[in-house]
Parts: sequence; structure tokens; C-alpha cells
Amino acid sequence: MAYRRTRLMEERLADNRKRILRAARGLIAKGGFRHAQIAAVASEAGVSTGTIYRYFPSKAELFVEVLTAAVEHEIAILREVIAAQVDARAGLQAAVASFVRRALAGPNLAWAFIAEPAEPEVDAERIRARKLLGDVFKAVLKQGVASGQFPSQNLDASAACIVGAFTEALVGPIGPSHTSVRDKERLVNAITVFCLRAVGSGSPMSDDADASS
Amino acid sequence: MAYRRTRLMEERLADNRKRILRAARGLIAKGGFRHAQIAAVASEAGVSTGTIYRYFPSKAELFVEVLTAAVEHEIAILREVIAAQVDARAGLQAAVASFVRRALAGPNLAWAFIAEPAEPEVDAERIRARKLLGDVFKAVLKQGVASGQFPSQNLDASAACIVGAFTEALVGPIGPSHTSVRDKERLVNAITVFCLRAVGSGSPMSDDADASS
Amino acid sequence: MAYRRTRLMEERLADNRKRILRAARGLIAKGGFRHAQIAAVASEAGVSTGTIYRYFPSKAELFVEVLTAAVEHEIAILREVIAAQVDARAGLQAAVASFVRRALAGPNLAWAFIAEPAEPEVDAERIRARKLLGDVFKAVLKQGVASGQFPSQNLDASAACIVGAFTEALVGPIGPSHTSVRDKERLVNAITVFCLRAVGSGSPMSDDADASS
Amino acid sequence: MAYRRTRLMEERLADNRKRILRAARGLIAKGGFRHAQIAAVASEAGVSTGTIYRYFPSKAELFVEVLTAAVEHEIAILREVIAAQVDARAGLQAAVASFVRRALAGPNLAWAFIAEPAEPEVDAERIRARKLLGDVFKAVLKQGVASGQFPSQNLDASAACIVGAFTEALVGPIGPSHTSVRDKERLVNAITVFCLRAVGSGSPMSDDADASS
DNA sequence: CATGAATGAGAATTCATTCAT
DNA sequence: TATGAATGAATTCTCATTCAT
Repeated sequence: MAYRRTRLMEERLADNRKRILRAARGLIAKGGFRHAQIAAVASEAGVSTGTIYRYFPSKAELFVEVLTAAVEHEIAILREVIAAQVDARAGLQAAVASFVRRALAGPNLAWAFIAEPAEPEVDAERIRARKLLGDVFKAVLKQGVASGQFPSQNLDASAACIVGAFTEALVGPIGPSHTSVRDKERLVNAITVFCLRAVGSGSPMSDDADASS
Repeated sequence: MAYRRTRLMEERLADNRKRILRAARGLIAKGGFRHAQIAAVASEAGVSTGTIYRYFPSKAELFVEVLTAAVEHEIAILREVIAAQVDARAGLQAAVASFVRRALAGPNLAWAFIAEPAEPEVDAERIRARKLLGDVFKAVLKQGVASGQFPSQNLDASAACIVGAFTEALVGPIGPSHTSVRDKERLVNAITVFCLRAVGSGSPMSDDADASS
Repeated sequence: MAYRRTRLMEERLADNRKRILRAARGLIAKGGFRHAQIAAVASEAGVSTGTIYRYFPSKAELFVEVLTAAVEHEIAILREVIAAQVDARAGLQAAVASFVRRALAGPNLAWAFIAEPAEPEVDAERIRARKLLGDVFKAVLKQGVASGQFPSQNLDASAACIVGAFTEALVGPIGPSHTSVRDKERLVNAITVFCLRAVGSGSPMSDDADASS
Repeated sequence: MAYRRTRLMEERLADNRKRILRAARGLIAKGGFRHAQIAAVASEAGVSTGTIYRYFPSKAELFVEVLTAAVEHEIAILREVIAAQVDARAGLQAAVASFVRRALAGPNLAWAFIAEPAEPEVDAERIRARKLLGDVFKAVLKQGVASGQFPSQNLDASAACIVGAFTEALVGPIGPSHTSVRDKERLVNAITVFCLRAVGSGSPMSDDADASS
């Protein structure tokens, strides 16, 4: 009797793959790479450890895919947000605010962009992810410089600085202390204004004048 | 009395401690926390594993001390550099440039401010380190705002953003690619100008207009 | 469903657990806790060290279970033996004789009641084990006192003394020297009579008058 | 110039030896063999670890000597106490009461007679120590049997049982719970009466009739 | 003789990966 | 194909003993 892969089976396979990725992402977001052991991912995904190795050749590659998917998703959103704005300045502002706001909304993979991962492969992917994220901002900067909205500047450096600035402000010491909606919006605003000023765009929006402590 | 601790012996002791710290720092700088196992540190320092435990109660505490020493050294330098300047703007510029320049000079501890460490204790210290580093910049910002050099802003957020910006630019995708002295100085300049603009200080210095790639 | 846990597999699992416990028990009985390292237990059980940690969370808990199982088994036997006797006196006599006789029969767990264990958790269990063993004798004593067979006495102290008396006689200096069946029965008798007299029951059985050495 | 060992030096040597033994005994009594590491003993004795090895060839031999000294001291006291009594019965009673009372008075080495030591050499000595302690009681029993005070019995077994009975009652579950002087005397009495009855001597002293719990 | 820093052979425990069922 | 028990290399930490000073 010939073997035929049925649609049901196909769905099952795709399902398992997604569930594993989702489980890995959730565990990494919650407790970092350290707490995302294969056994934990398997348990969270409702499959066995062996099954994970049917879909991913190694733990490192699973994590790499989690990272890749997360950053691609992030970049897609940012591109959309930017495309909806009238100019580079508005695009930069909206992109930063969008990223920060979503990051503050819940456990996410923001830290994944700054963490030192356990496996070299994941580390390499992390570099690539930051590069990709930076490229989004670099494009906006380039456009802004071309249109005269922003002064001429080292685009690579500025893009990297922007990525560093908002990720640090998110995962750094001030991140967890902001819990109320009001505080969060204040932080979103402060980071956004910082980045706008940083690229040389005068800030028409009122910054949080709170010179706390 | 038949036994007396000689000067030579005292030096040996201090030496060992320093050598262990140096070995740990070197290994961490080179390959991250992952590659700094006790056995490797011992071997690099030219002592036995047991000796490490004579000087440090645990691997975590050794790493914490490496981190603490690195950040204290860094902060002391930054404070000096800042104190030697005429105003907040000059202080901020000099501090950022100093940090970036030294970081680019060789294998360094930039990682110390961004790494996701293995041990919880080290993680706690990392948070503290970034906070301390941020505080240095926050103080400069505060002074600049008071003197009217900088516009009113969220000092905590700006300080965190500054720290994130230059560390990212150092360890991020663009860092390692710059090897020539000229490239390095270009990067130092770009980051510095970014930060100055970011805090609202008009940039009288010409930025690197090189819109590379 | 492509996978089903077979009966054979279930047996393997139960088997492994038992084999580990048996290996641990054997090694402890032979050489004490000191000689029952995880590696040795694994080797003796024919499994890897990692497998032991699948069944027991730690070395201490493995040992605790060995101890618990031993004492529960022992106590169950003693209760049965006692229940089969007509009165407290006969019960006490049968219980002591049974314990001693089985202990002398071969490598056994008498040590379990007297050893100073390495891990605090095991120590706690040892205390509990002796207490449980004492409780068995305390119950018999209580019944005997109630029925008038034994004089009124401090039940806790007497029970502890009984446990101490026969364990000492087993593991103490005289234990190992008795190898012949005749010697063993003589020892069983001597210990039993000692305990009976100790609780105030006149001894109708003739004691071994052998004033050896 | 000829080397001459002065009296002062001799005293110093003897002093060190004693201090090491005392320190070891104290630590063992307080926390067991486990807590009496060489470094701890050295620190407690106010000498260096190296010095300990000048006086004792190994840790095991140091502990053996501690045990030997303790048991010899104990035996000397028991012999004295026994010699001061009018007959075997009184001797046995006084000996048991003396041992138990002193043991309850403070941290001591009672446990050392029942513990499973770490080193085989110490274990061997422990066996010897218990044997020696048993011999004291065996002598009293022998005398009592000869004089007709005690019935004929297996002297070795009875002696071992006595040693086991009172050590168990001391270190076993009921030991630590007795803290008040009244409770302690009650325990002393209960154990003593138990042992007297056990060797076949009718108990003219009133036992603690407290059938607790 | 005294010192105490250094040694290094263990010992317990973890976890990515494999493979018989 | 899915399972999950088994594997075992790797890692941290301990402590009796030695030996240069």
C-alpha cells in the first residue's frame, strides 16, 4: 500500500512546528535563553523532546528561527508604520514610538536583541537581527537626509545608536519601574523625542519636562 | 618566630588575585561568560582551580568583581574627563568620546554593559553597572539643563538612551568592521555628535557626512 | 497514534527505579554512605548517572528513599510478627528475635538505623526511622503495661533503649564475630532475653550462660 | 652551635598538640566529623594547617586520637565511679547514671560512639572504643553474676546491649527534647532502671511511671 | 619549626541529543 | 512519525595534604 501524506497530516506537521516555535518564544520572553531548555520547550508545546529534533536540527537553530521570526515580524510592522507617515521625521517618530509602546505592552523579545546568547549560532543571528533592525532606521534616515529634514550624518552610526538607545531604555534600569499607563506613555514620549533630536530634527512636540530625582 | 610573611610573598598573593581577575576579564572579553569556565580561568591565570576559590567564594562573585572593577574604573575616568571640561556640553562630548575611543582601542569591557550573564548575581551587577554608568550621564544632563545648555527633558530616559546608543554602536553590527584609525575616529565623532544632538545641544562640530553604503 | 508505551517499557521503568534503589541499598550496606557515590550506584545498577536523576531529584533523596523503604519494610514485618503473638511479652520477644535474626542473616540495613549520614536530609530521615522503629516497641510496651505484664515505666525511654540495645549488639563489636548458625542463635537469644528482662518481664526461657572470654 | 631543645620549646610543643586535640574534639562534639575539617581545627586551635601535620600524620589519625582520648577519659571515670560502689548492682547503676548525666550536661562525644565516621581508620577505632566501653560493663556484669546478684547471661551481648541502650536513648529521638533539669533526671532514672532490670536485677528504685503519650 | 597558599583529584549535578519501541 | 528514557560529557566546587619561604 502506497504511502500518501494526507492533508490532515500536513496540518499536523505545520501545527507542531508552530507550536514549538511559539513555546520557545514564550519561554525565552519570560525567562531568557537560560530557562528555555529543550525539555521545557517540549513540555510547553505539548510534544516530546524527540519531536523537536524532527523539526529543528538543534537547539541553536530553533532559537535562531525564533529570533529571525521575531525580528522579521518586528521589521514588517515598522515598515508599515513608516510607510503610513508623510515624511521621514514622522516615520522615525512613529517607528520608535510603535516599537517602544509594543515592547512595554507585555513580555516580548526586546531583550533578545541585546542579550548575550548561549550558542554562537544564536549570537551570530542576534547580530544580524540588530543589523536588520538598524537598516530600517537607516532607510528612514537616508530619506530624511535626502529631503533635507535631517542634517547629513553617519547613517550607520546613527541607526545603530537609535536601536541601542531605545532597547537600552526598555531593558535597562528604568524599564521595569514604569508600570502605569501614564508612566509608559511618558517613557515612550521621552525616548521618541530623544531619538528625533538625536538625528537632528528639532522637536516640535513637548517633551516630558519632569526632571525627576 | 620561624615564619614571617615576606614582601615577596605578599606580592605573590596580590599578584595571583590580579592574575585571576585579569584572566577572567580577558576570557570574558574574548568569548563571553560562556567561555570563562573556572578551569579556563585557572589555566589562563596559571593557577589551579582550587586557588581561585581561595580568592573568590564562587564563580559568580568572581565575575561580579570583574564587572564591578570594570565599571568603577570606567566611571572614575569619565568623571575625571567630565570635570576637566568647561561646561555640560563639553563634558558630555568628552565623556562619550573618551568611552568610545577607549572601547575601540582594544579588547575591552563594552560587553560588560550589554551581556546577558549566566548567573543571576552577575545579572544583578550588570543592571547596577548600567545604572551607575547612566548616573554619570544623568548628572551631566542635569547640570546642562540647569544652566540652560540643554532643554528640559526626562533625565533618566535620556541617560539610559545615551548609554544604550554608544554601547550598541560599539558592540553592534558596525563596531567590529571599523579597524583603521581613521574609521575609528569617524565612528567616535559620529556617536558623539549623535548624543549631543540627542540631548538638544546644537552641533557646532561638523559631523561625518559620509552616508556610507 | 504511532507511539504507545508498551508493557515491556513500563517494566523497564519500574525495573530501573528498583535497580537503582537496590544498587544504592547494596552499596550502603556494604560500605556505608561514603562508598555509595552516584557514579558507583549508577555503575552497580547498570545505568548512567543521568538516569539516576530521572528517578531521584538528588543523591540525598535517593538515600532517604532507601532508608524509608527499609524502615517501612522492617516495621511492617515487625507489626505482623507482633500481631501473631498472644500477648505483649510474646510480641516483644518475637519482634526482637525476628529483627535480630534477619539482620544477622546477611548484608542488611541495620546500619540504616545507626549510621551518621553525610547529608542533612538523610540524617533527618534517620532520626525519623529510629523514631518509627521505637514507636513499634512503644506500642507493645504500652499494651504490656496496661495488661499488667510489664511494670509501669517511661515508655519512650524504654523503647529507645530497646532499639539501641539490639542495633548496638548487631553492629557493635560482637556482631561480625558470630558467623556460625549456632553462635547467631545464641546471640539472638541473648539479646531477646536482655530486652525482656529490661522491660520487667521475668525470663522463663533459659539464657545463654556462656560467660565467654 | 649545638641545637638544644629548651624546656620552653618542649612546653610549646606539648601545648600545640593539646590545643589541636581540644579544638578537634570541640568541633566534632559540636557539629560532627563533617564540620571538623583540618582548616577549621587549625583555626580553632590557633595554629596553621601545616602544624597539624607536624603532630599528626593525617586527619584520620588525629580523629582516632580524639576518640581514643575521649573514651579513655570516659572509661577512667566509669571505673572510678564503679569502684566507689558497694556491689555490682550499685556499680552498674552508678556507671550508667554517671555517663548519661554527663552526656546530657553538655555537648560531648556521646554521638562519636554511634556515628558512622568518614575514614575507615576512625571507624575501626570507633569499634574499638565501643568494645572498651562495653568491657567496663562486662566486668561489672561478670562480678554481679559471680556474686549472684545478676542471673547468668551472655556477658558480651548484655554489655553491648547496655552500651547501645544508653547511647541510643541519648542521641536518639528522645534526647534533644529533654532540656529541663527535671526532665533530664527523669531520663537518667529511666535509662538506669531499664539497664538494671535488663541485667536481671530487680528494681528497688521507683521508676518514672509517666506513661507519656 | 611554623606558616598558609597552592594543589588537584574527586563528587554531584545538568541537559542537549539519540534511538529503541 | 512520535515518544521520552537514557546517555555521558561538561562544569562547579571541596578539602586533605604538601612545600617553598
